[in-house]
Amino acid sequence: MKSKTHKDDGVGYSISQMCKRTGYTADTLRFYEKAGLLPDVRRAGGRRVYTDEDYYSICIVTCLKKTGLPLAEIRRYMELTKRGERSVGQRLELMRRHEAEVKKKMDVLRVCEERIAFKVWYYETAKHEGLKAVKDIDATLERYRCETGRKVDF
Amino acid sequence: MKSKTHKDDGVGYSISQMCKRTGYTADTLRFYEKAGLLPDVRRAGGRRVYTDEDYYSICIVTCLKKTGLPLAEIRRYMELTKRGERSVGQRLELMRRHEAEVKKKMDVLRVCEERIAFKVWYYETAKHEGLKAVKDIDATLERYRCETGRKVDF
DNA sequence: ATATCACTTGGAGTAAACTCCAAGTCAAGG
DNA sequence: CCTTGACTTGGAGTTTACTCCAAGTGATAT
Repeated sequence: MKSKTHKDDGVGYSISQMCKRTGYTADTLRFYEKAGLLPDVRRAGGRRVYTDEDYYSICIVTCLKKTGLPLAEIRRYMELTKRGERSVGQRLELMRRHEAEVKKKMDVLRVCEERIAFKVWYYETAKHEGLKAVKDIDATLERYRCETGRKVDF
Repeated sequence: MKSKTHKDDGVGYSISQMCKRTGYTADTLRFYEKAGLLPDVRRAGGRRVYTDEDYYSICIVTCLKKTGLPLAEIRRYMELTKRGERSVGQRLELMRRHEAEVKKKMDVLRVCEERIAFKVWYYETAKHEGLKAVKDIDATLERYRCETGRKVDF
């Protein structure tokens, strides 16, 4: 005999289970739902019951978020998803644009990382030989190039 | 004869010149100074006069900011810088820690970018063949692997 | 001399993304 | 029946990083 309580209907997770699975707090999951970042989550007796589908949606959201897509854009994406087949073109557009953004971001990070690596080397040298040993910027950059084979542009 | 006005003392930039050079707004530069992210900028007749030194400081700040170091940490770094030689060890520490963070961030971005690339392929395929052609997740992932030689882990 | 213009200050306001809280509900165990 | 505990809601508060504003100053152009 089928039960209507969420405990018994076989598949579905409570909010606390979803928190464990995703690493989000319950407040954040509720906030995301309110903000339209998740497909409408089913209720049983007033409580949220998450499906595996919901979990995958959350994963995409996480991925988009980690790569810096603002919540408003994620929301837009989710709204497109709900509109089904006819929004595929727009979703493709959105993903392509975001992919380009992510690549740009990675390039920026790469360049900055090089400069930070130089700073690490700089302070290592300064720690051993004193700050005066690295006072002359041009000479220090040249020395860095020689010692590490890497260059850094100012 | 030496003048005391900032226009005549040879080296130094006004805030608007610095804005052009760095891309920041005047408000942001003032905000950064107030927040302790820059060494104390010299004044001439009440106006800020930026040096090349200041410019380099701003560049470092930009670099740290772009890689996600919060302003509070940047402020701490700048305070260490002002303490001279005896803070070199701490500055090294800070830079090393941040470099590790940046590397972690790049790894995350790489993984997410792979998933987004898959989504792009997914919607390209869906656009040509309809959403039903990519309905089965496992089959679609396999097809993606075959067609692109790339894998994506869920 | 006066108007213009870039600058000054302190402080208030904004946007994004949570994060916390109070008050209430609901099912299960003792 | 009563308590417990995980959940519900709406709404207020927080943090970060700016961004804007009003009122004022000081040098230069007409």
